[in-house]
Amino acid sequence: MTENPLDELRSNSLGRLTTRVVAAIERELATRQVVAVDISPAQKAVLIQLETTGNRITTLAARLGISKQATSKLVQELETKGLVARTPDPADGRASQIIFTASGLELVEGTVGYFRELEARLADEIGPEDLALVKSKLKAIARILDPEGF
Amino acid sequence: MTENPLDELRSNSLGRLTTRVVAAIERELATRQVVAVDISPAQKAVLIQLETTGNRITTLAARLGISKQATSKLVQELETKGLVARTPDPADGRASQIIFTASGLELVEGTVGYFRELEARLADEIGPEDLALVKSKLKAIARILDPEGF
DNA sequence: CAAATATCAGCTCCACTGAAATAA
DNA sequence: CTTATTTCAGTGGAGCTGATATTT
Repeated sequence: MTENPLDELRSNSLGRLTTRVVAAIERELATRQVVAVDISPAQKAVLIQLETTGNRITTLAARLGISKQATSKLVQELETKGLVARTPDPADGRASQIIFTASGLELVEGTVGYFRELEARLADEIGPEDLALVKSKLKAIARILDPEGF
Repeated sequence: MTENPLDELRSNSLGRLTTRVVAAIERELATRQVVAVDISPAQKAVLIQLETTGNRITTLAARLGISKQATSKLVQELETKGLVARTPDPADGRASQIIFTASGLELVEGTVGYFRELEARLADEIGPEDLALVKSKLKAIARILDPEGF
């Protein structure tokens, strides 16, 4: 396919390899359609950052690196789709906690189910030890490059 | 940070770990600004797919999964920025080959340079053997999940 | 002429920002 | 007075389709 030495370097870089894996996983996940609603990339990013214990808009906005207004809008859209809900924050009358609804949780569980299945498949192909090793080293790398990440 | 068992599963999945690494790398790369032009995400995707030996619009469109018209427009924008050029395809008078200009190549080389630097840094932290192992296993995973990828 | 490729024009979403209102 | 959130209005980018060259 590629013979050029520069292309060789490019295509074997950690950056490119991880990007390809991420893209492939997203592609597969898109076909699974765990829940019968479609979700924009930006909405998905919110769902990824949202912990099952709930978060505030401000926290989500900081994690997403976008404005609170944009976050608020995305949350509103997800609320319309029935995936998340707002509840008043008991600790702060001005704030609200964003939490998953039952169907939102179902979506998360479906995604986790897919991840489990995917990893079982990969374990079959490259061996469970190697997969475990890759994951543990990737976690170390993620901690180094993205210490704030969840 | 996270105590919930479901969140624990989510945050330790291969999908999430690779996504965090990709996002972190993109963030770092964005700050480097190898060349004094700004490039949209869509334009960047074209540059990533473009091989230094040149490709046709049709090939790029297929790889990107978008229409030929959209691809043509992106190439045109990159041409305006002086990063790529069109040359007639010797094999087919109707077609044209998209190639990197000198400054486009410089950009690619700068990116590869950053990748090299990044991997040196990671090798320092987790050890060169582990890094090499992660890369080789990621490559195997990428081949399994994205056999067409370059 | 037909087929392949490339471009142009117009359009629709999406994702975001800034300013301002509301509320605690 | 500050902080959290929401609403409103507007922008720019990315991609699509349909029509129109152009080349073989």
